[in-house]
Amino acid sequence: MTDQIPTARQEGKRATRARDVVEHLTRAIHERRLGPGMKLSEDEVGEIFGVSRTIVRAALQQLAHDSLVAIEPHRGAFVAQPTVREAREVFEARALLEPRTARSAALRATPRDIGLLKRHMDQEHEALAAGQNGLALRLSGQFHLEIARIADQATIEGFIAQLVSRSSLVIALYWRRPQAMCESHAHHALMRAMEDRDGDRAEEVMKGHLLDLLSLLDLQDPVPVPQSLKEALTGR
Amino acid sequence: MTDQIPTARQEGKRATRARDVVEHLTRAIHERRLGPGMKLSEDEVGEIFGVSRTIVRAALQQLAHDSLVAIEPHRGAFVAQPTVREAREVFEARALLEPRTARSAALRATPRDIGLLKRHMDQEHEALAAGQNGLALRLSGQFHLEIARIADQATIEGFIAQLVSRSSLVIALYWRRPQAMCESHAHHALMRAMEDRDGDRAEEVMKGHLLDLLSLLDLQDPVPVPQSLKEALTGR
DNA sequence: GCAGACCTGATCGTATACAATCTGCGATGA
DNA sequence: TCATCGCAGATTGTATACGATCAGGTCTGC
Repeated sequence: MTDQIPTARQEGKRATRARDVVEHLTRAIHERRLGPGMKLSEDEVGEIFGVSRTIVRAALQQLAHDSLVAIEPHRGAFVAQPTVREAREVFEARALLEPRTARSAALRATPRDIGLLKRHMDQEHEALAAGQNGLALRLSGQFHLEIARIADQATIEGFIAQLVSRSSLVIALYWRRPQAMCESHAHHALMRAMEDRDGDRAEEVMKGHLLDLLSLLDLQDPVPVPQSLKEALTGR
Repeated sequence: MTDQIPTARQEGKRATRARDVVEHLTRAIHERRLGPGMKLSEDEVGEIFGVSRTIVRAALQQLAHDSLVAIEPHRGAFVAQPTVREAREVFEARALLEPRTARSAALRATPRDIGLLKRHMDQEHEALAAGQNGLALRLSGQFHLEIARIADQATIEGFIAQLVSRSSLVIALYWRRPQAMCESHAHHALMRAMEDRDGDRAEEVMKGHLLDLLSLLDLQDPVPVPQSLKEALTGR
């Protein structure tokens, strides 16, 4: 109760605070402040956010449903540690969903959409230039989500959102290169294809992009980085 | 507390009873004992299953995450009523996922898998012959799930499971023909393609099968069938 | 007679309390 | 010294209690 997160969005639409906790935790995972295997104690999380365990439990169960955290009965919740097999599955699923979605997006994109994508990519570059790798990684994932949104397929967008989230964990565990994102080129090429309304090219670029990502993963387990939970959540 | 469901599987692996409630409700929806729009009062569900609202809430939130129920704040939980747009999205997503999954399954299927599929299809026929349309519908959905399982893609299997579930609701709302399942032929053809290890044919058959289903939907809203909750859940 | 405000009953959102279970440490004996 | 047993603390699973919010009906004033 001493120092808690600034209540997130108090102008929020709904009173349900579980959503806030989910958002904070998800963002922390995306930015790699929360690493795979880290324990998420209900009491601890509840104190940090200033909510009771009821809320925390709901949030954790929701995250577990997206395979972002693993709940072990009578043991607790932990940030998920995708196995090699799961890592492969995630990218195979993305390879199945995203190329065709990129095609649809390219065919449907309005000039406004293109503008938003450009702004998004600028932010990505800024974060990268500023050395904020965590932020850059999260923005990079959001780029893929934006494309699904442009394709106007809410259901598929939900699936991709889940897969992008899990990809963060996969990258945290299996990424070799210290240089975080060399993939800006791919995003740029994708955007140009969409600008040209070239569905074929967009699909092909996305396919290659995902294959690149997968090929850059080393399917051995590097050391996880268990750090303090509180520091990860409060230390912006 | 007077008459409650027989506690489902008491040999179950885990103590979490929320999973039981989810399973029961899901099955009820699949078999169309619970129709779109039906209210799921927390107290009522809790009494029927002999659990507290805590459990019921967890179950309902899980179902909401799969878009099987819609939770309206301060109003309650209702069996979802997919809009025309959602209906289309569900089948578009299935068309994206299932054909390629069927191809993988055909290439990986063992004789044991084929045997299980055959038995499954027999059950489907039996249910249909016995006039148990609800059961037949559920088994028909499980057939698709079995294929994803054979393809050995747990992640994609999860997505398909969700889509198949939602398809039940879509069918309940937008199906015209009184004859429930004329699609047994498609399942049969699919199985033969898998028996022949013919990935191309399996993919093609699945694609056509899903297009058939979509074309049989009439995207106008027929009357929903609101009935008693308790009767739907206890009256096996 | 009708429209709008008020009240009431019911239902949900959240917090807290209690019971069940697990983990870790220390005592005990070989 | 090492392995095993048992207890204490901590953490999770579930139930219940209380406050907040909303839908529907009733009553009053025009």
